[in-house]
Amino acid sequence: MAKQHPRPTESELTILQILWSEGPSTVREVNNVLNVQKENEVGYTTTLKHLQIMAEKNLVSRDTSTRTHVYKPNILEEDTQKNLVKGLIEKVFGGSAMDLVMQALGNHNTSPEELDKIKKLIQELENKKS
Amino acid sequence: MAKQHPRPTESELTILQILWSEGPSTVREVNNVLNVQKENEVGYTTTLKHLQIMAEKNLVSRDTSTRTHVYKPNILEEDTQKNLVKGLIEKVFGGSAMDLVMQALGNHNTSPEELDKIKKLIQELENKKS
DNA sequence: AGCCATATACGAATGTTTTCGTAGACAAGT
DNA sequence: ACTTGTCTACGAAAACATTCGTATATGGCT
Repeated sequence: MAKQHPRPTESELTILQILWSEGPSTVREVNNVLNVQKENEVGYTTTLKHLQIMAEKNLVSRDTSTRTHVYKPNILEEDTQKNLVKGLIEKVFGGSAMDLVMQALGNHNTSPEELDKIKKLIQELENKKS
Repeated sequence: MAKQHPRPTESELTILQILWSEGPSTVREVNNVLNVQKENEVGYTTTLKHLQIMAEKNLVSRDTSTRTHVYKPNILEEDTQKNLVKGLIEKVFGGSAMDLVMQALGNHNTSPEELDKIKKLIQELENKKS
């Protein structure tokens, strides 16, 4: 019992993000968020269709007890991140997690506090090994 | 003069990987590599078509001076990694490079030597700031 | 009851990616 | 010169993803 869900498409990921951050939402709510954060409007029925497809794929589940259905994610944000990172590591970093880390650290601004957090994590990892 | 190349598709990325690691190659060579590393055969003309499209997109260039054309990547592996990492950070990590790093470190085995390398990089970053 | 705003369902147009069949060119061997 | 194997070009089918028009249902207001 491992892989139950297919990989979300790009649009589906965008919608999942909204559900993760906003909590269970109606089509209207999702669509509104989409349209404030994007310059090019996306039609209401487009969003509806996406959510219906996502429900078919089991990526989300919906409460249809009221006229206005409420959708909620069926997969965890963290698991999704994990899968995508894993895919990226395998696909473009030849399986080396470190190469990805170096890349990410080198090319994106990271605050001193964040660097500290990473150092702490490395500490923990090192302790676990010994 | 910045963005000249479109984002490679999944299949195109796979092929680029081969070109990066094997160097300039013929269709036959690329196709062979594809078929040893994958369980499901991919047809020769499929690979040919991919490379032709990639040439149109300017992702690769080809030497047509001999009957058997030789393809080579037009983009750097590192730049491609950079773009993909950037995209992933924005799309699923809310813009936080650190979150991605934590995710990658936490979920994938990293050797002590690799951890050392990362620590060194962090050192450098900290020095730069001060 | 009748109207209006808003909901879902459905199907189809459009766009993109992946796959491969078929045709014609060409080089090498006989 | 002919056959055979391998090459490129081209086009189109198949698969997948995105978008939206239209039909129909429903709840709330007058």
